[in-house]
Amino acid sequence: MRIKLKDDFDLRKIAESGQCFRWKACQDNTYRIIAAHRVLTAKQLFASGELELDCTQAEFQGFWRDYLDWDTDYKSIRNRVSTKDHFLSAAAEEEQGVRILRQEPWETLITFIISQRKSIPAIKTAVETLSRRAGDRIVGGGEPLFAFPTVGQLRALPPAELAACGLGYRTEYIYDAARSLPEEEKSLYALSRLGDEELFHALTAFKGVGKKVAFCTMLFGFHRLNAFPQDVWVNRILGEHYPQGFDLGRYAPYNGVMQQYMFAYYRAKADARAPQGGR
DNA sequence: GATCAGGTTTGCA
DNA sequence: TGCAAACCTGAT
Repeated sequence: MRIKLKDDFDLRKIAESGQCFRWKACQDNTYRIIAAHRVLTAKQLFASGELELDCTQAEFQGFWRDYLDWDTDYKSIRNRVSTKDHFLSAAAEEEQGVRILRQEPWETLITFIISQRKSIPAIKTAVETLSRRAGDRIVGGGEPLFAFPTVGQLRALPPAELAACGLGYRTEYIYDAARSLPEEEKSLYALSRLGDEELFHALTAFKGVGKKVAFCTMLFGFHRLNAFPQDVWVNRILGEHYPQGFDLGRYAPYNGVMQQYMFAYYRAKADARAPQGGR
């Protein structure tokens, strides 16, 4: 199917914004996306301002519309940026099209636990390995693809298997997270009812989850658009451009979106300077 | 083959 | 409260 884009939407910028690790770049502005037990191939048609998706209307309405956060108006969020803030204005302008996906909370939590002290390629490899070893095979032709494992699947995974996924010291964190949830729990949806502050505390209660991973999980897995993860990159930005501190009161409740613009913009510039290493 | 990577915990002042 | 050191292992 094809669908007309109505506001900010750029597949490449989303793919490179560091929030998702199961998007694979293909040729011609096309990405293969794995989410839940589904696969989607999406192509951006810049000439017509459309998106081409290899799913039906019903699948789009029933799943991908929500996943892609189709109904949030990012243009109006972007327009909140103060023109006096030169860095953020430039970032929002340049990174127009970034969106915050509505990813599965459990997958997001575990993925960001894995992310600590790993490069993005290494994170992707680890997530693929874990999915292959513990997740369901996604039905369909072509190469075998695997869904991210559920709570139960990770709990049931023999410790040796988990240890063989190349997760290093994070193995124990993941093991603990799966064991700490009630037997019948399939995900973390029960936490959705919590307010931001309570959710933050619930997440940091998991071993191996500190401030940064908790905020990433809130932003990308629970769609709390005000969560403002501070990693080394954001800290560099704040040091360079906001020596007096970034005013979190100003853009509430959309601090997380602003963070994404800043992050993507700064990273893109850093990559342009040092294409190989990343720094 | 050394160095580093989108962090957290632990131990010690 | 604040600051280092240690932690596994893939990627470069």
